[in-house]
Amino acid sequence: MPELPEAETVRRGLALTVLNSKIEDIEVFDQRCLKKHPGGSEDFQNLMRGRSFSAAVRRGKFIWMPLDIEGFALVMHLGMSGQALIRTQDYQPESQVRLQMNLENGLQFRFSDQRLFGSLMVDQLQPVEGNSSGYSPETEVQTEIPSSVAHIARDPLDAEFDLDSVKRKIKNRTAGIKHVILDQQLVSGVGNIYADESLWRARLHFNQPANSISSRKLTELFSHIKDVLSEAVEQGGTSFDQQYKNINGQSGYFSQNLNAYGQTGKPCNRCGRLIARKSWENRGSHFCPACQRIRKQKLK
DNA sequence: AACACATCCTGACTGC
DNA sequence: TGCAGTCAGGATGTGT
Repeated sequence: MPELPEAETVRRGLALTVLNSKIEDIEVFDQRCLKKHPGGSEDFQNLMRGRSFSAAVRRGKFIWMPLDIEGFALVMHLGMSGQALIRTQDYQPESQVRLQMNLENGLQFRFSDQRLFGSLMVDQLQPVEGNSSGYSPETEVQTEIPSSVAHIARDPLDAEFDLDSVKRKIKNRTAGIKHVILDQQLVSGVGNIYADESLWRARLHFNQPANSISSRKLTELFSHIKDVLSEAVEQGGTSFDQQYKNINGQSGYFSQNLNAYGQTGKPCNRCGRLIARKSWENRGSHFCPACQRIRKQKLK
C-alpha cells in the first residue's frame, strides 16, 4: 500500500516526465476516481485540457502538481491500490486504468486503481505557513498548498517537521502509539507497513499508550521512523503485492528489508522469537512478542 | 479535543 | 469446481 516512500518514488518519476508538457486530451473510464472533484468528470476535463504541470510536490502521501493556471493544482492520492503510470501513447492497454491523459511530449499518464480508494481532483492552492509547502527539489520552492491537503501535517522527512511540537501533542494522547503515528494530522506519511517497522526498531508495542512513553523514547521512535522512510525511499518503496508500482510499472525493493510487516511466523531478526500478527483497530499489526511488550510503568 | 466506529472498494484467497 | 465469505486498509465523516 502506498505510503510516503511509494508516493515519493511516484512524485520523482512524475517530476522527470510530465512537467511543462501540454495536456492534449483526457479520457475518463471510471468517474469514481474523480469522486473528490466537486464538478465531476466534465469539469475536470475542461480544467485540465490544454494546461501543463509546473512542479510535482509531495507532503506525506499526497502528491500535487500545480497547473499553469494561477492558483490551481491537480491533487493525487494513491489510496490503497492507486498507480500513476507513465507510458508511451502506443503502449499496451493495462487493467484497472480509470483515467488517462495524453501529453504533448508523446507520453501518457495513466491512473490505475483496483480498489478505488485513490483519487484525483483539481483543487485551489492557498498560501502555507512556513518556507515551503512540500517536497519538490527539482523545481523552485513551492509556497502554496491545495486546500484539501492543508490539514495534513508535515512528514518526518520535511525540513520544517517540528519534532518537539509533535511530541507535545502526543503527551495528550491516550490511544495506542501506533494509532497516533498513523494520524496524518499529527505526522503524515506513515502507514501500516512503516508503522510496524518503526515500532519494531523502537521495541515498542503497538498498543502502548502514547502518553506513557517518555520524551526520550519518542525521540528514538521518530529517529527510527525517519530512517525507515528514507531507507525505503532509497529502495524505491515496498512492493508487498501487485498494488504498488513506480511510474514505469516496476516494483520497489524495500520488502527485502522488512523485519515485522508480513513476517508472521518468521523468527525475529533481533531475538529469534516468532513474529506475531494481531488484528487491531481493523488493521493487521505485526510485532515481536518478546521485544515489543506493553510496559505498565512510564517508559524511559 | 480525542475517541470509536462506519463507509468507501474489488481482487485474491480460504473453506466447505 | 464453484460459490460464499473474509481480508487487505487510508482517509473521512458522524456521533459521543
